[in-house]
Formats: sequence, C-alpha cells, structure tokens
Amino acid sequence: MGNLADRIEVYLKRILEQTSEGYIILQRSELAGEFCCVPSQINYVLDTRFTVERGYLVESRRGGGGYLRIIRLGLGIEGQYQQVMRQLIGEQLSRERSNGLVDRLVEEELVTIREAAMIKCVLSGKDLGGKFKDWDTLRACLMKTVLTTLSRDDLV
Amino acid sequence: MGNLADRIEVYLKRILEQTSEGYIILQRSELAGEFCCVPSQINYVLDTRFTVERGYLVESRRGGGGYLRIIRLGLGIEGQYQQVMRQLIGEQLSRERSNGLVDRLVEEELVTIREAAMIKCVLSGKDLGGKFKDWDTLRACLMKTVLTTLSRDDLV
DNA sequence: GGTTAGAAGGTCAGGAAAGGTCAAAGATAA
DNA sequence: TTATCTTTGACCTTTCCTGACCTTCTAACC
Repeated sequence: MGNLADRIEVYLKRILEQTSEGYIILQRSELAGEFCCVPSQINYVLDTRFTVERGYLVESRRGGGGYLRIIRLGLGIEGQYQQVMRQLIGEQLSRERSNGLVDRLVEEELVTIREAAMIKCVLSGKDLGGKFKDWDTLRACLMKTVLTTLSRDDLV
Repeated sequence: MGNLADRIEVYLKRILEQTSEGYIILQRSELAGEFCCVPSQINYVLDTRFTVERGYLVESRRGGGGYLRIIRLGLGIEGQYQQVMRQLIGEQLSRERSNGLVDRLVEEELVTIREAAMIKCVLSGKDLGGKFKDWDTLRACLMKTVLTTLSRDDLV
C-alpha cells in the first residue's frame, strides 16, 4: 500500500466517510499539491478507484472556480438492491422486464409513484417511432443510469 | 461557489425572488461597482445564467437613464408550461440546454431535486459511449416524454 | 430643429484559471 | 520475462474575467 494512488484513495475515502452530506468537493490542483504529484495523478485515482462499480460518482467543472465532486453511492440495503438489479439488467433489457423492475422499486419504496411513471415513460420508447434502433440496449444503459442516480447519498 | 459569476448570479436570483413584480431593474455599472468588477462581467453572467431556457428574459436600454431589466418567466399552471417548454426544446436539444431546462423545472418546483438528478442523468448520455448517434434528437424526444408524464393528472 | 457631449449599455478578443486526455516511461507482480 | 499497474508531462477544452472599443440614448446648447 505504499504507492501514491493508494494513499490518495485512502485519504479521499476517509474524508468521504466523515462527511454527512454524502459528497465532498475539492480542487484537483490543490489535492495534487498536498500529495506533491502532478494533477493528472488525481484523475488516475478517480478513474480507477472511484468508479460507479465501486460505489462512487464523480462530477466536475472546469474553468475558474472549477472543482471535483465525489459522491458516495449508498451501500446499505438500498445500494445492494441496486447492485443486484444491475446484474439482472445485463446488456439488453426489454420493456416488459424494465417495467417489472420499476414496479419492484415501487414496492420496495425506493421510488415514488411519480418517479416510477417517469422512468417507465422514458424507457418505453413509445414516442420514438422507429427512429432509434437497438432500443433494448439503450434501455439497459438508461436503466443502469437511473439506478445509479437513485443510490446517490447526496439526494437523501 | 468561489467565483464571481456565481456570486453575482446568486445575488440577482435572491432579489428577484424577493420582489413581487416578477422582474427587477438595475444599472449595469452600479452592480459592477458593488462587486468590484468590470461592467462586462455583468453581461457575462446574464448571457450564461439568465437565458430563456433557464426561465429569464433580459431587456435593456442604453444611453442616459439606461438600465437592465431581468424578467422571471413564470410557467403557468396546468399544462401551459408544457407548450412553452416544447417550443424551447424543438427537434434537437443539447446537454447544456437540457440541463438549463431541468434546473428551471426545479426552481418552479415542478420536479424534486431527486427527479431532476434522474432526468439529468438519463439525458446526459454520458455512459453511452459512441453507441448511439443523434443523441441530441433522442434527448429532445425524451425530454418531451418527461414533460408529458409530469403533467399527468393522476400523479398529482 | 440640428448638433453634440456625456451617460448609459454591448461586443469581442485575449489571457488566466481551472480540469481532461493520452501516450510514454517507470515500477511491480506473476 | 512479461503483463499490468503507476506516474509523469505535454497538450487540450471549458469557463471565467478584463479591457479596449462600439452603439444608442438623453439632454443641453446653439
């Protein structure tokens, strides 16, 4: 664990645990300064350690006043459901199956009726008239994205 | 929120909220003076933050007695806003514009923060890799679908 | 009624301040 | 030895901020 990337990872996870907001905000160059490394090292750490699969979401903004924002994805019961679902989805997802999943989310009280209606509508692809092919693949992608968002700790 | 543009934005939105007229009138040079910046900085803020997508209209007049007038566009209730939105969306919709629109829905309290995050994620198309072309067109379709769902009477 | 000075706001290009990308070199582990 | 992981640095994109210069309007003065 002597290497730099690991130390930065540990450092970030520690302050992420301590916060109650569910996210932290920081400056890339500043953090790089603290660890005496090049800024792009921070990106390496974020790309390899703070992925969605590992339970994190990273947002950023460039330009003056830019920042990095690392958001924790829930690891509680809710988070686990979403991991399971993630695997259920796979590469393709039919409309029937996605509706089923959403219904289950409602039963588990992980989404509201309104949210469910919205998700279903978006995933139905009804109003798209054959404009887009491979809709099952797109549906799988979107469903995963939705699940990820639902587990964001900063939206509680 | 360290940067100047953000602070000016917040300031303007705050006084806009306090007024009951639905608009505010101010002098560019005066405001610039308060924030110790050049007048054109005010234009930058107006151009980037007070756009139609975000629900604002800016009028101005030059010469002696000149002024800026920032108007908050209210979205009428019961489906009226849908028409306005649909027009703004058109056939294609960039990510920047769609984010602006969603932020506006939040400000109008037509969607929750959580719903907004979900919509933004779905519309970002970030995790889709080059898999889908014509994402701007798809985004326009999806955004309209979302609006339709939001106005459903059974979800109030 | 014209002219004109001054008082607004508008535009645009350039520089600065962030973060992003990528490939190549260096370490480490298998 | 080879494959994978780490680290670095050169270069890119986005966003912000400023200053020089432009246009429009009002009012005062002939």
